Amino acid sequence: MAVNESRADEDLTARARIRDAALREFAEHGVSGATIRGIARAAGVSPGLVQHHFGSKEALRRACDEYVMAVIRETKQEALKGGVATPGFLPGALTLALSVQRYVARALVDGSEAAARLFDDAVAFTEDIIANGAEGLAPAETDDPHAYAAVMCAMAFGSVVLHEHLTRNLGADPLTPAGYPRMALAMLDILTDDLMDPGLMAQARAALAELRASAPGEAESDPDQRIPTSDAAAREADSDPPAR
Amino acid sequence: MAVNESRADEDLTARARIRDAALREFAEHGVSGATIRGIARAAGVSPGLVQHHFGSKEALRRACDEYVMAVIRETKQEALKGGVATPGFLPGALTLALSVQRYVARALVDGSEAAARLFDDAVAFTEDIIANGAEGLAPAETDDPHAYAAVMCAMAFGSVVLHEHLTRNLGADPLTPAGYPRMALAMLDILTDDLMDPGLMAQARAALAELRASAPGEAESDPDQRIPTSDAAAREADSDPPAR
DNA sequence: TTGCACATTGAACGCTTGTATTGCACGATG
DNA sequence: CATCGTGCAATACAAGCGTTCAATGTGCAA
Repeated sequence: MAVNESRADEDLTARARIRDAALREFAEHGVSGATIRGIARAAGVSPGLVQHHFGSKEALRRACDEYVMAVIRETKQEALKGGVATPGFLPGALTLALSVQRYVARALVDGSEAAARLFDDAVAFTEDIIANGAEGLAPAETDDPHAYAAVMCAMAFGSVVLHEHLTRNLGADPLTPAGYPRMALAMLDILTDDLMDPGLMAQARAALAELRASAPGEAESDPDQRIPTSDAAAREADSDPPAR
Repeated sequence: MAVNESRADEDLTARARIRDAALREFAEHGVSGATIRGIARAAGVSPGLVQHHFGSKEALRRACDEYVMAVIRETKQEALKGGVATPGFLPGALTLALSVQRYVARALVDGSEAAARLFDDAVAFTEDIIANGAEGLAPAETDDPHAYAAVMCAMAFGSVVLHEHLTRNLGADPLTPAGYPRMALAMLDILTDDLMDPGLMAQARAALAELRASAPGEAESDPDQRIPTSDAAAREADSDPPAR
């Protein structure tokens, strides 16, 4: 796990080594799960030095956020300048470093404000593309472009956030050159083929539209629903596949 | 936040109240972020009672896992029995309680073994459907059905895991009756329409296939890549949209 | 060489954590 | 009535946490 600090790490300043170690520890254990002592150990420095360079754990986390966002910004601009052929919503994130992507994956579920901004920017970017089209991309056929873009981003980022589970199922981490192509090809298949026949599709749409009409407003209304209080549900029954 | 323990909670045994509170706290703060004292406070009991009923924090977490999986199993069987028209990979999870879904979302990124099993079972379920088809569902056109199913599940679960960001973008939590239809409709749009024209699609496929051929084996090979050591990347530049 | 600023360490402090223990009220059982 | 198991609270404790601080090493300017 934390074995590969050797050759290349010698070249980095202690501050950079701490930041890199924090990237890994935050990504692996979450913000509250990671400890300053653990980060210091991973970086090969004393806990005091972490404090000296970053002031506090929260400040260290903010520094990680800013660094990661800067790296992503740079990568994106390079990609836009180079004009990659693949559409914007499909992660060209391959060239992004593993640790950066893993950090983003954690930050997205760990309540990072920077990650939230990143997500929202991606939604805006995607919305622009699907509204105006782009080279090879037709404008999307939808009457709710914002939701279209948001859900598309959620699905794309979702594959990053759940990369651990994709790794287990695919045999290689999709955030890695060895695993990415297989995931991306499958994603293209999914986006391409028409799984549902028109009848079922229309039926599903109608049901959802009706549900939407009957549901309360658009703002959040039912702040919490009770969970079924069947305590007896705790008996065991393992042999069947409980798939969503 | 933790305001809605009132009427209905009086009816539950203390053990059930603790479990429900743990569901919420674990989901909100993660396993290491949640504290036994916090859970006890949310449940309106003393910390000692949590210990008395569940033995340890880890055991409490396992109990939550088992409870949630049992609820999901029940819900799924009811759904199968009732024969919902919507396809299996689209969350009919609407009927599932909010707290259960939020807990699963956290568990999927928090290293829960039970959540991993849930994911894998969902992949197997989906793979069966896309291989054999189902009422209204044609078998999927792909030469990698396993990856197809895995990525599809990742995208579906991804929308659950990132529900916080969808909430912010859509104005209502998609795990809620008020927010679900809009998300589901957008998902149908995405799955339906052909965003990329055939030329670009073929081009992307070819590029990915080539990348796959040139990449090392199928097992993970490049365990870590260095991150760009541009420390100067930390300067500020906010006005451009860093999407993705 | 002297001096100063900075990098780095290691010990220490106060606090929160998970857990163990003790004690008490109370309803069922004999 | 005695007693015992159980639900529950209160307290205690060791470990680990984030943070502070004084001391030491190190390289550059004067």
